[in-house]
Amino acid sequence: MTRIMFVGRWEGDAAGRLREAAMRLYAERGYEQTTVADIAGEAGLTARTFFRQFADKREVLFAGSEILRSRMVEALEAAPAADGPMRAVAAALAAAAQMLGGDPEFSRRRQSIIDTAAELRERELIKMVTIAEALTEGLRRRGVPAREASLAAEAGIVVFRVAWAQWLADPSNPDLGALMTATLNGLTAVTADH
Amino acid sequence: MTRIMFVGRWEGDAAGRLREAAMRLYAERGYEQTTVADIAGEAGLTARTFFRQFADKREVLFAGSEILRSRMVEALEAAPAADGPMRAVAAALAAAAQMLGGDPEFSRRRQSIIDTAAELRERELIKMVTIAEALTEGLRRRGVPAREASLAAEAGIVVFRVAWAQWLADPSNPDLGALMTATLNGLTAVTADH
DNA sequence: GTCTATAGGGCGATAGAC
DNA sequence: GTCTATCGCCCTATAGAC
Repeated sequence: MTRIMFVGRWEGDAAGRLREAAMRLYAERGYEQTTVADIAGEAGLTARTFFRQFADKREVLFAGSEILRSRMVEALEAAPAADGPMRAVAAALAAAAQMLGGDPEFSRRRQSIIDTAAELRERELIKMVTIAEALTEGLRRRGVPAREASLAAEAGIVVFRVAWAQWLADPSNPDLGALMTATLNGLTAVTADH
Repeated sequence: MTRIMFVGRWEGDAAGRLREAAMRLYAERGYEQTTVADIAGEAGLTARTFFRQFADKREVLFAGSEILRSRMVEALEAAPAADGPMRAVAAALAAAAQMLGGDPEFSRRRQSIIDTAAELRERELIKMVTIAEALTEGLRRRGVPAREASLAAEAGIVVFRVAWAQWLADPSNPDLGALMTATLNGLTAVTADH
């Protein structure tokens, strides 16, 4: 059992402190008006340390995305073998909803920052595509043909994005999971008619 | 009928020359190893001129995207009023296929550059999302409810992306338009079963 | 066209945990 | 002693300001 206690020179959890400082400053004065040195200074660290923790200035807002991806892939893999690709993807979406649906206030705060800067939106999108690629591979391991796997995974991401936006926009939407299910049904309906 | 003749001081078409130089250098030595000064020098211009033509180092590869977007929106708007959202999106996809399906060699060359750099993939994705947003607005103007419009537009982008990748990957795929239609049918099938 | 702030990487030195 | 995180100063390139 490993416990990280004092990583680094003085106080621990440099990454966490940097993340909090970044969120605060991005929200206060805007993403572009905030320098990495500002963030590091706020966290009692140097810019060099920031870049050791995060690949770049954007990445500090996307720390949890690998965890989200692996949870979704695990849920996809845990789906019954008899389930078709879209049903497996729906299981991955349910896992995502469970992981992300708990703290709408934090999510709204974070998303409002992302929406103000094109650079951040770009980063968010590539994270989504990375998840789609991981789901595609997961489906392929289940024996799903390539094109079908891509389409199911990408469709899942569409459902995620649309449901997520609606959940954040409307505080009266209580359950993210239910919203995702409804959105998937909506996608099915809209694609069926052409 | 407008014809661009001599833009700039000596030779015309600075943007075109910069684009060609960028494509060549990005392919030869890699995107990250190429500086804006390299590109400008290759085109007989200065870095300052590069940034007057293109917002940043990535944008030089995405010059035609506004045209693509407007062609797709026009096609969407030109679809019969009786057509449902997905059928209107299919018309937009057909317009895209017609615009992009002509020169697979150039497209392959360009895409192979984009695929080597995460920054470029990010930019490509936000261009796609921008198109999706424009299509969503177009559908809303046709009276389609918000969520249905988003889903149809985003579904269209999924079809575009998957068909595009397949068209580029397999030289035996002749017609991009036919591939998009088949891919849309594939999406309908895969979402129907859940 | 010139000037400048910031991003972001390379390197060696150092402080603390074990 | 090892290992890892931090610092500090070097540098170049991007991109915006003037």
